[in-house]
Amino acid sequence: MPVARAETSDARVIAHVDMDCFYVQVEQRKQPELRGLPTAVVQYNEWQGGGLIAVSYEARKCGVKRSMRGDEAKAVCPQIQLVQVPVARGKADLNLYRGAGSEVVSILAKSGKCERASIDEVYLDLTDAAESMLADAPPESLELIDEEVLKSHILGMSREDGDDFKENVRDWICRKDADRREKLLSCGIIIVAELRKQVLKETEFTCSAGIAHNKMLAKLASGMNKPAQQTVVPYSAVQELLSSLPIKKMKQLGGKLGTSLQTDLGIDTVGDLLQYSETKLQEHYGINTGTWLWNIARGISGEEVQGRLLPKSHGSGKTFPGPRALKSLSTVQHWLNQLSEELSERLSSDLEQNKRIASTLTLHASAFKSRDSNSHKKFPSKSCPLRYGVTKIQEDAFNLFQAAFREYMGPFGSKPRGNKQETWRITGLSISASKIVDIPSGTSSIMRYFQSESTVPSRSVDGCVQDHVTITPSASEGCSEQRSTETQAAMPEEETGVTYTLHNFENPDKGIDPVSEKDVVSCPSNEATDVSTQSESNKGTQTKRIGRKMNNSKEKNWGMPSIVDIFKNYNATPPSKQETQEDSTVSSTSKKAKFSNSSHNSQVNQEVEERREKDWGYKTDEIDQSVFDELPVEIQRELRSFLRPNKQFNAGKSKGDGSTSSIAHYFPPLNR
DNA sequence: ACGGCTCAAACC
DNA sequence: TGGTTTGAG
Repeated sequence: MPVARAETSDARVIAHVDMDCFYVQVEQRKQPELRGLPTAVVQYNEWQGGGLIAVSYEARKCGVKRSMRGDEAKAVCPQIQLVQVPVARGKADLNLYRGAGSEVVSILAKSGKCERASIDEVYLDLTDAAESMLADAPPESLELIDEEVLKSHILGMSREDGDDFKENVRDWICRKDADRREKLLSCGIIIVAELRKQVLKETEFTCSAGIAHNKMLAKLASGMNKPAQQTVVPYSAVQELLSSLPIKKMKQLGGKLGTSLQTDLGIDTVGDLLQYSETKLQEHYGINTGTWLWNIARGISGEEVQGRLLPKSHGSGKTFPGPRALKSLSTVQHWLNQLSEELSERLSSDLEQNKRIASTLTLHASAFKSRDSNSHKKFPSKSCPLRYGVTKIQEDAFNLFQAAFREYMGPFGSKPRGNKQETWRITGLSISASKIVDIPSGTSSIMRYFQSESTVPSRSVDGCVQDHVTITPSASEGCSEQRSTETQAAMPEEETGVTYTLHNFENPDKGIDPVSEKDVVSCPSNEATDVSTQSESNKGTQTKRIGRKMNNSKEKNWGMPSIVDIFKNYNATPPSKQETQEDSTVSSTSKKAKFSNSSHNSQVNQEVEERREKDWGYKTDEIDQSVFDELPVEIQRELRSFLRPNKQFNAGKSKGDGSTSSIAHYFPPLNR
């Protein structure tokens, strides 16, 4: 049976490293007097002492559990120390923990292929390191085995206490008659123990780890003995480990699929799953999932450790549960501004520290309408090219929101029927930046360019939006500045003056037809943001733009991301579509608008239109001269230097690097 | 529609 | 594709 052979032939050494109650450890490092005490990290405080997101092992002994409220924890464990998650801009700020996670990753990454699985989890492929050790200094040749190694748990090994236990571990690790795979695992045990000691020494954090032949088993093992311990899964122990394991404990089966296996097929343990043939599972769950299920039941998982140390996206979001749900546009805009500030800050860090640029901005929101019948419709997500700069992100985010909002409300949303205003609520907002690409090396001035884009506040239309909104009655009143960490109350949700009804979203000029409606949806900056918070100059050009019909439904692009598009083409496939050229061309004019800080909106917009049509159908081999002309000279030089040599060899799809999918952005035309 | 906030990936 | 869904910590 070919697949079974795949399993026994999987001689990789994979480790899963899991930080112990990570947030608590981070806080305890910052506040050493908390060490050893029952401690929990709590998020927000307004309601019943906030929610616990990390609990120390001392506190767990007292019966404190995750997903308890702070008050509850105090009740069962009065001595518990509650530490609040840092708050910035009225929302949880996880940067402290992200930074701490990066510390750990940078240590672990030195020993082999490393994948940052979450803020506090890492997978390592230690196969090479283990093979080297086996060749150079096999365990059996070692006279001294580190204490940390001897504390390892080896599944399937007899459980004896005290020093006997450690002797057994030593014997197992140094066994001469072990097969090659077990010897490799032994090397893995030694390496991981060393790594964990190093992490402790350099970060003061303890962690637990699992060592096995694949990710699935390693992950399973890392959770079996916590905290500060490691567990190894020899092949010989796989069957026994899995046979009695509840199906829902498996990595991808904690949700609906796992439930379906239980209720539809009566499968409760992984052992039960063994009874089903591959084809039977495929009949129920499709070809891919079926095969996958059949495999994992046997401990087979070919999933590779991705060599990725950095996140593929950055997000910032906040929920507004129950009575806190947002009910006015101005509060929505206020929170989007906060989220945008945070996101922009993190993008700047990413740029500075990792030399990466994100190119897509996405908005998600959740909402409900109570009065209407179809109140269950989902609030759609929207995305657009990401332009660097806080105010740009704020503006784009709000425009995305409005585009989605209008879609959510439907075409009748604008005119409240029967004089009854529709009651909608926003219960969650989040924005994220994705499609992050590396800046090619040797382009430091390009980086500076983006940095300045994000730090220099653009003083044209952008500022107006924000200024105006903070003046809005509801936003300015009661906004008692950072009175405490209780920023939850910082933003009043009650409408004081203006109440926005749906007609705020309707463009007076525009007869809503399906075509232009669609254009609008994909073209947030051109959206008729005819709200009271919108600047006059914007309003004029935007309404004008709206009326314009595109001769091509795959229209795209505004503004800034042209450089990013070049990078993407550089990193990925050659630009065979004219869209790429289109992007570059259009954005060049937008840059001109930026450089001349007296950019008049409608004028620029018109110019863009002309240029766009003129350049329609450019061949993409050449970058439009105007792109360069608009850029600072040193950037022009660097652009040329890294574009030229690349031209010939970017056809091959480098599949190994997940970030190299060919990306053709289809963006709306720009608005300024 | 009280667990809040992030992330990745499969899917269509 | 982008947008949705799922699942994870």
